Amino acid sequence: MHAYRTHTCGQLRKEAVGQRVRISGWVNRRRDHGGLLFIDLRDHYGITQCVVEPDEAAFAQADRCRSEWVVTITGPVVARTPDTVNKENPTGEIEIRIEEINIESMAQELPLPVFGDMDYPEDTRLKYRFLDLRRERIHKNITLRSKVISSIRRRMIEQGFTEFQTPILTASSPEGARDFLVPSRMHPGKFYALPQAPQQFKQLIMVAGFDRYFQIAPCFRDEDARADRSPGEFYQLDLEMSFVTQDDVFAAVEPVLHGVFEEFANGRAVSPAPFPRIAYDESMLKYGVDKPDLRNPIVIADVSEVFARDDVEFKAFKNKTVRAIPAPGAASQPRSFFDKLNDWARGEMSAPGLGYIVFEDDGGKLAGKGPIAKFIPEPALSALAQKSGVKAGDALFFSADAKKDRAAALAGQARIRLGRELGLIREGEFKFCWIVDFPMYEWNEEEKKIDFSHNPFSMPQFDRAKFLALDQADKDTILGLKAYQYDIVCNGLELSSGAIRNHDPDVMLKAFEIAGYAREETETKFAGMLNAFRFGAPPHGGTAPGIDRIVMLLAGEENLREVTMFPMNQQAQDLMMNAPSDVTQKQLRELHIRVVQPETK
RNA sequence: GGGGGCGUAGCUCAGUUGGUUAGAGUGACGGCCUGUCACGCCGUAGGUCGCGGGUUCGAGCCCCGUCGCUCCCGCCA
Repeated sequence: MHAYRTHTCGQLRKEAVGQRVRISGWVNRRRDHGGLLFIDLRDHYGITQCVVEPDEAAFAQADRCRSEWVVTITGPVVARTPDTVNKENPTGEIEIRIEEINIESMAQELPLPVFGDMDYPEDTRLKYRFLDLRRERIHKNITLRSKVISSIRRRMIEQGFTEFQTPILTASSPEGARDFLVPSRMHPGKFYALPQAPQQFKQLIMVAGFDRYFQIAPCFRDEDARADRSPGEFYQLDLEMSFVTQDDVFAAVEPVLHGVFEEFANGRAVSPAPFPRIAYDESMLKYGVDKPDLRNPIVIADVSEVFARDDVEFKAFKNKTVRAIPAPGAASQPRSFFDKLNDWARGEMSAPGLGYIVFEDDGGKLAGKGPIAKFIPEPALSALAQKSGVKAGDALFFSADAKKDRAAALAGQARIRLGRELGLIREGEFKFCWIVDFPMYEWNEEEKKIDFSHNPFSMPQFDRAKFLALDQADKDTILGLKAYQYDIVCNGLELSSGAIRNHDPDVMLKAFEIAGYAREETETKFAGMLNAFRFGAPPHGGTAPGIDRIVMLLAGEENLREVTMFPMNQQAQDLMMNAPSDVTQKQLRELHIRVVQPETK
């Protein structure tokens, strides 16, 4: 018989009754009935109940066992009587009579119980991650993650993609996120950077003539964390294709994402492919964000011109962009509901407020109620109702600002809030869409200059000759430029960002010049890529869905830590391994590094 | 860098208007119990109320500061 096990803890069924078996695992739970002792033994595969009575040889040893001790149990499989079968457990029709029990390892009193599914403090969970990972829910999530990655890999390979690895130690690049730097020992004062994404490498792979590349790629960005953004490192399904249009990329990615979501949806509905495409400008108008949650039925409308009418006397909204956010059925909400939203807008969103009108039925006609209703005569009220699609029983909130972007943003946040508070979000659905036609550039108000809006490597949607001829005087044209740049969004989460790339060195130099990079500077900083583009670069494009976010959605979790095996905390510390940590003077000397601590107050 | 929330037993939490000796559940330990599967019953131990200062006759509670965790804003091509 094997030293540790003949079966796993999730394996034995009625058919095994009569066999003498051996299983090993952790003591999940111990139930001492005095005359009879139960031990539920747990491993990766399941839980098996084991039982021993006081007059049996193994009793004394079994009686010593405590939660999370690791033991090996040997004995015959016996059938349980019908009234003692546990239908909740796949092994619940049998149990093992303990003939021998061997203690492999003991456990101290636990800082965090494995059994049960209560919430525990984040720092305790992270410090004792190995215990946390034994718990059913997160153990399942991590296993799901592995299955999702296998499925993605299989689907990509089936579609003719080839997996390549790219360097982890590379060069720091301007633009984008803050880099993690790695000092060079052999080149004093110089640094490697960890890749924010294999962006340039995958484009070089295309130039090298490999087509349809993919990689489950680690990405490193030294930026602050969010619930849906891991500190430091995360994984992307990075992919790139040659000789493709935007439509070709969509056609390649949709079946993979749709397929993997269907596979693990467990009854939840998944948007059929092709996913709807929403232009960036349309998304900012209708949803107030560039990552709309389409499970939320609320659609924002622009009503600026209604408030501009001469018969509307509400001065606060004159000469402003005004967006209307319908709140279906909100007319029956108490006054506090409206006050709370207004407080939120004034506080958290630092807006002047969130006006509203409640629509009621007045003998077959719509009547407006609420603080600002008296400023709006009937014809204007009808125009509002018509533009926003509200009816009697609904409320209409208003977001107004002299700056269009701010009005849109507040409206977007209000839409999300209203959707949640009114219970309008349809759970159990995965609603995908593409956001397309992102602006190429945006105005940087602080530095009074033009910045790249998203990916500097995107191809502008503009005639090549005209693009090369652009200059400072064409600011409006430049800020109106769209790029072949697209995001995949699911349930309000940005799952991926991609683009048809700019493979033309002249257009690239011009694109960077517009964003304030002198030609020599671009030549130096992107030498590898520019140089490559001068030796025959194929038109190419791709995208990079976030693996962690995909798994988070499929696992139904709200935080990436629930689907990451060994995550860092929000301050980018690994509480289990104690990273980051001090290093020795010797190490620093070898790296030609001297530490200058920040001044303390 | 900024804002919100939280911090009381190993763990999850309660703790009234500032008032005597800070409680419960769970876990640990001991005892009882032959069919449980969140077993049940009895008992014991377990506390720098995050830390420091202040107000007060008196602070877990109020004030100031500080630290930790978390969520959000900034940031994230």
